[in-house]
Amino acid sequence: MENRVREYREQAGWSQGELARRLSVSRQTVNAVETDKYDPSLPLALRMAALFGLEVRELFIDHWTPETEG
Amino acid sequence: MENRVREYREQAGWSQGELARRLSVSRQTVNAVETDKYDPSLPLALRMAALFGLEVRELFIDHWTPETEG
DNA sequence: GACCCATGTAAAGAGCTCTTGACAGGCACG
DNA sequence: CGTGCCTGTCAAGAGCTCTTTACATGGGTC
Repeated sequence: MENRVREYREQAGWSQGELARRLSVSRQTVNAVETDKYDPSLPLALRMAALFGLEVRELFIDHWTPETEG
Repeated sequence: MENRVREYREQAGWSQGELARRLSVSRQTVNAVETDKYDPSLPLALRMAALFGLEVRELFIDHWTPETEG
């Protein structure tokens, strides 16, 4: 799952630690999301999007297509 | 975390099983989300919102305020 | 009653999300 | 060199997400 967290964090001029503080999560969590170790939980993704003034789908891009059959 | 999945699913006229099929998850997963057993993962939340033509924040409402103190 | 569909729930298990604590390398500064 | 900040990573552990299988209930229909 593609994400633009680093891009918007740097635009805001924040370090990973500073962003983590604003989201009330650990620095490792921010780092893991930025380095694609795993996707954030839904509540964390919502907070991130809110913090950057974005829609969740603008910050996290899911490449998925429904089963065309059914 | 508040969510309006049931509301929009019924508006669409789908059963839990039908929605699950369209999302490629199990019926139990849809049921668990609707009955607040747990929040869906971020990719699943994005697919749900896309399927209903909504923003994620319209389907899942997070009541959270940043630590006002820093 | 027998059948089908929709919903709710449970239990076991695999894999994911997040935590704390720790260690490393890079860059800037005095 | 020593200090401080930023980033990347690892490991152990707690708790969450989702799966499959299964069972129970209620509604509608024949």
